[in-house]
Amino acid sequence: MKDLLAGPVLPAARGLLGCEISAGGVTVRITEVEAYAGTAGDPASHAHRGRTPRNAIMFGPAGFLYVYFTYGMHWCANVVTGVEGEASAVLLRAGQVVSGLDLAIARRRSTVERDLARGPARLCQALGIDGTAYGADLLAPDAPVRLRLPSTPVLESRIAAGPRVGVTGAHDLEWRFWIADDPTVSVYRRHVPRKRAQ
DNA sequence: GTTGCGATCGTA
DNA sequence: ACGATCGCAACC
Repeated sequence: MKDLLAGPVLPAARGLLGCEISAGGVTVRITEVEAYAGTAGDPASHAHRGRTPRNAIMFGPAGFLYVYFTYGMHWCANVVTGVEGEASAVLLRAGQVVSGLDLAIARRRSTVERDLARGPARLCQALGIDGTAYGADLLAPDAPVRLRLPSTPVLESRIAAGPRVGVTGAHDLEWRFWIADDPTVSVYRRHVPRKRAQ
């Protein structure tokens, strides 16, 4: 797991599919991710413009949790990857709740099992992840958020790829990965600008 | 100090 | 298609 995360971000993103993340008494099997290449010419990355207090954890070693607050109400979770200073990360976009179903339902409005962690903010809500989980060591056995390899790995032939969701540019990069035909993969929404161009 | 807007979601 | 809602970071 450590070797996977410390390597290049695209294989790390693919390898995170099928992994299980546990927090707040809930475990989610990851079914959809997106790769972000830190400072290395990826304008969509939060680390693209350099180190700030918010993204500081991204510049450290792999295997730590980067969580950020967005749209005034949502938290999203990333796994830091690569070597120190690279600041690459993988956004956890969706998953399937495999244990702690009651807790996940209690935290979410929806009782539709498929939708409990279907989307990056929903996934965090189901797991109870917020700013207090920032910087958690995902590989430490006593950490508040834990990550472990799948019991049955996802076959490469079952992995689909496409453009990342919600980013304004870099639509030529197919850095979103998901498990083909999995019902918990988030529904694609076209990104609409807040104000229309005149 | 001020401002524009975002790796989203639920509802219409 | 739109509003909620606020912290971050860019700019003055």
